[in-house]
Amino acid sequence: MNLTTKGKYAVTAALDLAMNENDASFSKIADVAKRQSIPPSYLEQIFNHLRKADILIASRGPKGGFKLSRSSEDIMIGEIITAVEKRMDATQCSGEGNCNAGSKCVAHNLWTELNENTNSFLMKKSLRDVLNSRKDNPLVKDNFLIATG
Amino acid sequence: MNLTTKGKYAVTAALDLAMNENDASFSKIADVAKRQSIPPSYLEQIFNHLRKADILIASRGPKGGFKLSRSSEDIMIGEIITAVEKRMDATQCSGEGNCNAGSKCVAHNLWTELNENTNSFLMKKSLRDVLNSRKDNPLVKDNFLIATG
DNA sequence: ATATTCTTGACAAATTTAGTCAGGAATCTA
DNA sequence: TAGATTCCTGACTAAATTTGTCAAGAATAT
Repeated sequence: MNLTTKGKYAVTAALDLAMNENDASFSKIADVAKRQSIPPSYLEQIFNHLRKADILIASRGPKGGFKLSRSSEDIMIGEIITAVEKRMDATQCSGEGNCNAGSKCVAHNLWTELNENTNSFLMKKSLRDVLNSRKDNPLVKDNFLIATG
Repeated sequence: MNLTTKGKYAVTAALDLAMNENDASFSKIADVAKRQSIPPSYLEQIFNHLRKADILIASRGPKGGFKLSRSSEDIMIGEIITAVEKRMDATQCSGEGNCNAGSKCVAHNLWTELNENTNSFLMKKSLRDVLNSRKDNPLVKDNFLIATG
């Protein structure tokens, strides 16, 4: 199981788009990258994965860019992560079943359950949910953190 | 978040010890390694981590080896994994809180929750639990898989 | 036409993983 | 006490993965 910065960038950038979803226009890679501190050419790669997974819609040329393909309520964090992460599943063995000399390893079912637990968590959580939980936080206003101290 | 083969080896090897916990003697690295298809010199490293985390007890010399420090009911999978994995926490940012130009990134709370979800799962599950779930499985008898087909 | 923006694939540096190995320390048995 | 056995420790290395960069091309708006 491996959640890398690539997966985190993907979610962060998708949240950035979700914050502007009312606005019908497209957001440029360069702008999203700058706002979220993501290397622009890396984000290019990432957004392409998300487009191919039908999570984003792209448009080229001036006034082009990206936007969510659906409402932020209907895009699950799990979708985004599986679209960009190669090795998110906990196992390598969970699927196959010949992880110890041709038969299942002792821990086989454990990794399967761990996988299910994680997927279930990530597939129930939408972009909207994440934004809402930020708004519920008294330290967040207009999507910016209020400095404490 | 990263669960590697090292963490999986650790759990598998601990389960191997748990299967012999009635037997008061120590199990040698070489034997555990052979039974579970783990490179012996790698397992050496891993068992040392587990010993330092008070999960295993070691004894040197002939008749030496390793055994669980507690009953398999009282050793949680989460303990084992955190003892050997450096980057199991989902975040790098979850703790700090300055993940985007000095303030929290948009997804900050999400990674914290994911972390809690995973830890909660792994800390509730004991070695014994895992072995029991194997016994419940009709395809498992005497800790070996019954071939199907 | 031209500037803008995405598209694609190849490439490379840095980091991490997955081990190996050698020399040493403790312990058991004869 | 000698010798065999087993763990202990740290240094080292090869392979894989991650984290990007880059350049040439395709589509689109003005």
